[in-house]
Amino acid sequence: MPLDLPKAYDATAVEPDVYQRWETSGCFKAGAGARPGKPSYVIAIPPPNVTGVLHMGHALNNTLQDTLIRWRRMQGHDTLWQPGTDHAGIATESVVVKQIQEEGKTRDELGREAFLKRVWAWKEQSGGKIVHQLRKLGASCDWSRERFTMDAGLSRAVRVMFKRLFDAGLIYRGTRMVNWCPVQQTALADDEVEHIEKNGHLWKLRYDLEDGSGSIVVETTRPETFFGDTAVAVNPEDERYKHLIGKRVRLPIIGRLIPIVGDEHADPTKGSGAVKITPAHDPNDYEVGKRHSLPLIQVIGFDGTMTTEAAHFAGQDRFACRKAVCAELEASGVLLGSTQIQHSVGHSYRSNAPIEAMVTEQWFVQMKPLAERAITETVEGRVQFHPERWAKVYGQWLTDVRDWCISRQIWWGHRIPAWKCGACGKHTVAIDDAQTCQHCHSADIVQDSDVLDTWFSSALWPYSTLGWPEQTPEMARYFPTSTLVTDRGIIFFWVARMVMTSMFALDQKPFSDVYIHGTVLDERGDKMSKSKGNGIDPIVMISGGTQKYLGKEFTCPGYGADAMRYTLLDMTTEGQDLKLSPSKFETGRNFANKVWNAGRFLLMNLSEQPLAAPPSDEQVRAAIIGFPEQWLLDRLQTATDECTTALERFRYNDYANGAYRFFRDDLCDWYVEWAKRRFKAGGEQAQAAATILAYAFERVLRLLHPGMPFLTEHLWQHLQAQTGGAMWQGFLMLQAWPEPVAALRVPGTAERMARLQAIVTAVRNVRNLVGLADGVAVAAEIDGPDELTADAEFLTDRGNLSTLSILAGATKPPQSVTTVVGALKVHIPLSGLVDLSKVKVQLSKREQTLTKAISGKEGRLGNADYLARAPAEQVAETKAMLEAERAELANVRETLTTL
RNA sequence: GGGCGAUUAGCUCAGCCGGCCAGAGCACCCGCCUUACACGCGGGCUGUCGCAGGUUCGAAUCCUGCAUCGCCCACCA
Repeated sequence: MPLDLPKAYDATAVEPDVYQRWETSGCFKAGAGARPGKPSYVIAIPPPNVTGVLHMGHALNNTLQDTLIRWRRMQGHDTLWQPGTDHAGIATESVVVKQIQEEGKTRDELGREAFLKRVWAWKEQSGGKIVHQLRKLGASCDWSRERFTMDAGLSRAVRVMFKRLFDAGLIYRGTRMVNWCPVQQTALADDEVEHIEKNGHLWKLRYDLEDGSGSIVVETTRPETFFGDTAVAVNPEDERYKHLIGKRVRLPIIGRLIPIVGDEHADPTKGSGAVKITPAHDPNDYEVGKRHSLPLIQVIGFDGTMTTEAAHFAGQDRFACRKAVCAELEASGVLLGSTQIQHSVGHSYRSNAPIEAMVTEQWFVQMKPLAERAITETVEGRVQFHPERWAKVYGQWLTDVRDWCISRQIWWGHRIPAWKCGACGKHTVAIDDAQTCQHCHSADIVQDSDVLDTWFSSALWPYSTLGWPEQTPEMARYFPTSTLVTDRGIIFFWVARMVMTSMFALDQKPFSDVYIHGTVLDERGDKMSKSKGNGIDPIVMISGGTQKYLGKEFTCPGYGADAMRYTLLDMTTEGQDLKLSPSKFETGRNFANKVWNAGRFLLMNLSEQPLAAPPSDEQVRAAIIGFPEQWLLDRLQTATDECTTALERFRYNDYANGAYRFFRDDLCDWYVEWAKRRFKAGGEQAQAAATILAYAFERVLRLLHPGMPFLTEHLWQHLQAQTGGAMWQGFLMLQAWPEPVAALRVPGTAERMARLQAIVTAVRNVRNLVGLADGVAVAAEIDGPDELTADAEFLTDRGNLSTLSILAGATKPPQSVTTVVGALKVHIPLSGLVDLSKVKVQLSKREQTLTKAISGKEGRLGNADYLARAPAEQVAETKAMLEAERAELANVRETLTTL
């Protein structure tokens, strides 16, 4: 072997170096490789948690983005893939809180300033990790423009947006019932609450009437809240209870008297029909309370323990209290028993703790006006979802959306730019820190201690990263962005809110297309997650290593990013979930190795058959010295079209597959095998084969590049070194995406090839039919026109299939089977090769199936409806097939008589 | 309670704006270390296209109903 290249592709030895050269050469910079006249193409990365680590979901998400960006960059668009990270308020804060707790301290002991210092330190320490992992993936982001949601610029954008919304009357402060997480002690937005079906009890409690005339039974899932009951509601139409309205009952243990009120909320068909009303701890009850002016009594504190309202249970955890209260109420005969039920309980999507409904004062965004415009953009097609069905989900959510609670009682995040005046009590909202109250000019003002929901800053991401609110050149050039690639899990959190804020503040959509990809699942079909231990570490798959997966350890030698990317692309079909296992990535690894070796084969031959320069379209056309060459180049045009169309439609698997089919089946299996003959023949033939191969291989490297960037770049550099010349310069990643070359198309080529392949199939069928052992060659003869001779040569040496002799007007040799391919007859002499008596049996079977097939077709053609309604083409096809089968049957019969 | 998705070869999935005898990869079987690749080559086996109806000359593909699994939404005391 003239070239000292390893037989097996070692991605781990190649990828880091290739990436380094791209990055230092400025290949990732916005606009790199852009050609005049092409519009911009922009993707804003879904910013990962700054302190997070790359998981398979990120790998998928970013592979899809990188594939699009690389493809568009090659097409000559002015591309920008805007990278960055998110401060992830609650998630990051709780990690640091845990760290501090392990040191035996609390957040509050540390104080706000010192705590924030700690978080920043943690961010600095771990913040680079995920960004470096993205590099391992091959992500071609413009790292020079990396942003963080708490950068100065982005923080200013947050303040500007807050002020604009406030000034427009769309941000307000209000006392409302919100979702409260007792673990993190903060309010949460509605969509930050996950409802989980839990087994629970429905307890029956007996409340005695004040006048001793009896009692009323209420049912509840939360008996511990009875301390906060301020009424019992019954339906005003309910005959059972109508007469009790206005009377009072006495609460157990504490003896407080509460009224029985009539309210529509009480459903006579549910439970006992009477319901306890706890306005401070239930959203429904809160509404009932408002209607009847009932007092709010908070019995569960913000930390999840009972307040002093709960008598001697004060200080107990809410769940411990439930048990204790039940025990005590049962002993005193108030608790009349319980039934098992299933009900959904809200949990914090961050801390997983059961949330409490709490009445607090918070900041809200009024959503209706914002939502309406966001819906319009989608309905009118300016923002398009792929797959389309997500537009419905998105629209539905926006239609029913409730106001967004944006204040969080944590420290890590954008502090709310509102100052409360100690003198007049009003708020001053300002972009730059306020010094005096704008209402009464008092200097006695204090900034709100809360921070904003993380999603508030994420909502500005596509434009805050480009410099908004300044009118920067980047804003002019790269906004609106083009495609957003994300997970269905954050359509509400993120996608919808980006559209809303963008329409509000810029009067423009933030992106044109939203591609929603599937969720990464393990091999059993469960969502991958740290806690379940079923995640596959992308870095282990890329660089190698050992990890635990589904309770077992597995070791990966390091398949490389290309291998992983290819597998992910191959599995990405129209937003379907991806069921992965470590072995799945062998698909990509094997294909990468195939590409590598085909490259080696070409380089080896080029060293013996050097090309003066990379072949141009014209030169490769001149090198078409036979049908195989004509076919390969024609096929290349089709493959080019297929890849382009697939990417335009976000059909990643079609793209991966289209490139794969051409590469493996057509280029390697057919043409490379054929080229070996050309190289052996030497001279002009060898030169032509080298030209064709070098050209086709180079084109397909371009087609593969968006999916497998490292390997293709590496091979391209080798190819370039070997062929030099003016055409192949610089980096593959900045070369032009192939366009179909009309001059290399020859109409009818595919059909001609299909006919040849049909001969192969026909011969194989006969071989199987007669039970010919593998490895036994037959010399089939084709009875057809002269011009087939050259074509059929192409079939020769396709493995140990057969040797084909092409004889125009050949007569049937004795003891041979004849098979019919279109207008051709293929004679396969079997004399001495097989037991002819067995062949007879097989042929009789074949005779039967043919007879059956023929009668079926005759039936169809005898059907007047079919002839009248089916397209003429279809009918003609059926007729042709019928004729072919008849001819074959005749041959089979003839053969039978000769055997 | 509502919505969405899935159900095709042993496994993972394509195909589904109706008609090219239902496809790929993996697994399996047979034959090959053929001088690019055994992470390979050549060949082969495997499917009542979830069930029941309907529309149509013709349905995996359209319609209706059902079943199973999964996801999302929803203030089910």
